Amino acid sequence: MMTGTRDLLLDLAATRVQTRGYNGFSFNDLARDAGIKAASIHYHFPTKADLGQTLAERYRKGFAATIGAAGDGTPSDALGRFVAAFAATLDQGRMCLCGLMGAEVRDLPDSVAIEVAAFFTFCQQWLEAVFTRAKAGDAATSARHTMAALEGALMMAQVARDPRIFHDVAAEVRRAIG
Amino acid sequence: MMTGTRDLLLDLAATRVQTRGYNGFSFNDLARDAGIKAASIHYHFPTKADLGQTLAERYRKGFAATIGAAGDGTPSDALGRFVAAFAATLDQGRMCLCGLMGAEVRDLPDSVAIEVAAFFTFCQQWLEAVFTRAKAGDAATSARHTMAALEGALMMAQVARDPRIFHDVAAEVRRAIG
DNA sequence: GTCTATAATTTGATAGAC
DNA sequence: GTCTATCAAATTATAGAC
Repeated sequence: MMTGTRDLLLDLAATRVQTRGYNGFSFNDLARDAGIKAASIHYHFPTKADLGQTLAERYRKGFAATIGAAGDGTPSDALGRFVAAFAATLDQGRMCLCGLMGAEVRDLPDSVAIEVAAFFTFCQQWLEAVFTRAKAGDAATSARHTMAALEGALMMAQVARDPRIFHDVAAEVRRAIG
Repeated sequence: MMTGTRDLLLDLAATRVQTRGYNGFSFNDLARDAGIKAASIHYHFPTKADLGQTLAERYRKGFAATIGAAGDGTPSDALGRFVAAFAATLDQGRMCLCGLMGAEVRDLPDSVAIEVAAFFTFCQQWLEAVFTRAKAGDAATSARHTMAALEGALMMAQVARDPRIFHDVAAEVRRAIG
């Protein structure tokens, strides 16, 4: 499979960020995970900000690939795929990478904060397209409300260590589109 | 007024945590804010975990005092007070102290994580009482959905630096009770 | 690409003087 | 209560050998 060290580092760093946050892991943690020395990481990512930026960008693209096009299937199907992507993250015991970094946004390097914001812009536009097709109330508002509820529920489920909190909210969110 | 150093430290630390997170500030930052030396903080709070725990507990009690009893006024009034408390936080340019720490929960000392969880338990029970009175669908689900949406919206508004994101979601949340 | 070595800074924390 | 002094550990990062 030849994953390559760079991709391995990104995978391991994503796990770290999605559980501990950007300020919750160090190059040393990551080096131990990958079985190399911390100094070697700088060859692949000159600074931690470079790593964070790459992580957020990769997360957005991976998320986009997972949920597919907003126009695919019925609006209900599309919303279901969106919710399912969050549920899959929860099943892995992780937070949304950009949700966790979003909470830390004022403590993030600018380059990272910009990529985090791009994730939310993407999600907003995608959901807006779905709700527009569904003709259910104001699409922009429904999109924001949906995204906020999913991100909040993911966090609350982690705090309470109870996945049902997320699934309960997720079911309610899906009810917005029959 | 004689605030006392301890209370001053709690106020300044709350501001730090609500913008930078638990891992986003140090005793040195706090000492500079307060105009004392970092070592002196340990007199009031032996460890950073002690400070974090006290902060979360104080936040819950302050929040409870702000929103009053779940039985006061109409259900719509009560929900309005709850939402207004979040809006006030946003106006101060802050995140919910427990929402931000909640995102970091796996990187928090246990004693702090427990207090953060207590905040969400309190909010859940309070909102559940309101929705039970309002007789609008399943109260537990409505409470979770409301809380999740408010926490998520607060985070998204910070990321986008656009308070309207929160206010839009807040208006939608309030519509759950006529 | 990865290593060793090293640097400069910061961190949470303690001891003891005042 | 606050200070100075000090600590061990950790942090991000660089230089240069292999």
